[in-house]
Amino acid sequence: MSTVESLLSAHLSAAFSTLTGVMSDPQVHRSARADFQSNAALALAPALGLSSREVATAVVTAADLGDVATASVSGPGFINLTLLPPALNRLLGAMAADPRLGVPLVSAPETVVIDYSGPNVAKEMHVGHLRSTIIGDCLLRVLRFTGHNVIPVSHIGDWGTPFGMLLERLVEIGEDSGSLSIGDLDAFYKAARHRFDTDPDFADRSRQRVVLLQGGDPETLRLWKLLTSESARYFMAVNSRLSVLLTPSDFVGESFYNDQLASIVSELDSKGLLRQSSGAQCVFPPGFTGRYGEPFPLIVRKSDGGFGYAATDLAAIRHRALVLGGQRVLYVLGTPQSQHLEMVFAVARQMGWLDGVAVKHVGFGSILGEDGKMLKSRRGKSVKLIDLLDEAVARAGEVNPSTATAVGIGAVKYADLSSAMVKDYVFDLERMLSLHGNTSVYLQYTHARALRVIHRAGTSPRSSDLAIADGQPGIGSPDAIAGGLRIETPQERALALALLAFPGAVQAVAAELEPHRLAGLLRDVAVAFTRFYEDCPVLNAEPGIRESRLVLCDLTARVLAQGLYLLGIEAPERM
RNA sequence: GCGCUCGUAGCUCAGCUGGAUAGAGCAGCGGACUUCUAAUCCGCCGGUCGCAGGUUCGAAUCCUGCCGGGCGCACCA
Repeated sequence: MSTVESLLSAHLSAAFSTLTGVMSDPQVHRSARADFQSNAALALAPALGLSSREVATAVVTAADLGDVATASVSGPGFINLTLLPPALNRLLGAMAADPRLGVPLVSAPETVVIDYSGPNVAKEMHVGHLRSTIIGDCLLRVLRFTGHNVIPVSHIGDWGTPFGMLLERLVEIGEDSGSLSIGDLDAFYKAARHRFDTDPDFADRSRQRVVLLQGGDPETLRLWKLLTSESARYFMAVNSRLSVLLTPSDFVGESFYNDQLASIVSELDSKGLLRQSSGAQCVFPPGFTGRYGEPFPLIVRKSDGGFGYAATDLAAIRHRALVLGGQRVLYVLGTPQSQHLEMVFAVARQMGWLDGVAVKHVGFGSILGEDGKMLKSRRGKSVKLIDLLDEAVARAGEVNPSTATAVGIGAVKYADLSSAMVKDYVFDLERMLSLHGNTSVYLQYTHARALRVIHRAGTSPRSSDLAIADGQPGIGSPDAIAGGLRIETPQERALALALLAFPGAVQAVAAELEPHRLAGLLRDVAVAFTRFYEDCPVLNAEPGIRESRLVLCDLTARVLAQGLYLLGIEAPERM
């Protein structure tokens, strides 16, 4: 049992089942009126022919809660539960002694493939890649921490017709011109685009270059590799700035699937799913309709004979399920892509590739400017991701240069991860970098304060290097810690309860793939710690109380550091 | 037109998947540093949860229908 709720449920469920004759969930939740409350009596009362208060009263008298909690009936039939000191101390002691802070490893680890980030070769990463990269990285961290075998995949756009003009442009300016160096790729792409649009000869050569590329012409391939490797270096530079865990070996470009596309089409055909439509070879998964209610196609082969992106996506999902052995395959992509993905999923299911495989689109909304519209630069162009990050770091540096990167990058990431993914959000650096409100700065500041107290106490800091995936040696036996705890004031109790909710929050993110739940818990912990910090002196407290409060400081720092780590955010020791 | 999605305080957002009196931050007003980081904290002000029905002991949350915003709907990914 990893959460307090489940511990209380276990104690109550016996009483409920003897009363009703069936096993039922006691529905234990956090409560504003007590530590926890059980709501099941209200739901069960009608079937038993009793009033809900009678049911609740019967359960309370029958329940054997030992020294875990006290229970009382409240209102129309709620059962209020208050943890008793021995149980509270045991739970905290176990958490403090556990390098994993009470977060259990899953009993049945799964292979989980996560598709995220996915920038395009020879193009700047822009805000559109920000959310996918950040959310994907967070899910990677959380799923790995809970014990799953996670395979990250950045589906790089490294193939297709645009490469004709890009390569032709490369030939034109010469590969030693320096325009390929990191940071100049955007200018390079725009120049190629411009040449393509304005010079018919160049456009012709570009089209021929596509044919050469697809035909495997050695010189063309050499140039193509030059472009892709240079882009990979650039992506890594951005990933590094973002503290994202992706490595070059996680980049699996569209080109990787090239030699599988023909077999994809023939497989579809042999299953009878392929149909000609307007010269293109298509699959029409049931249930998808177009503008006029007509069947809507997934185009796997275009009328010009080229493969569409749907073919690549089908090859990718097959590879992930059948070759990589993904039991879960996640796609961290914007919600506008949902229909396309659903169609890919549907076809993959029809093909039998997904038996026993759970696929899910982890969709997210758009980033908006302060005008409430899709974030664009003043000139209407998409905003360069690196510019956004630089500005955040610069602003954070105005307050404190030594923590500029941790605070600036953290603020951008936290703003993204702390709100519900499905919704759009407004990119507002001022709000993100505020010390008030639900921001990473506040969490980092709280972490630094908690750590400061420990330092001042002369105890060795145990939190500073805890932000790791595999945990850290504990600080003592659970019983020894529990025996020394004296959780007495309301502030101490509130902080203790907030800390104990950490494992459940991590598990919730792993199950629901919603990082903002963890963010919300960290915020709760920080608020609770701040009130504790204001009202409960640590260093000057009497012996006994002092040690107990130091444990709370230590746990707070560790939970915040580990939680921020799982979100992909650094936790500086000082601010 | 069809589909997906969102609508909660003046603004930006939570609301733990159906629970008691809907919570934060910003903005506004008023307070608190001789004490572990005031980059902080406390108090006040502020809500017919878009509208209308339905489901039941109970709805911001679930179902239906409207209203309003966003996105998607054939060879770009």
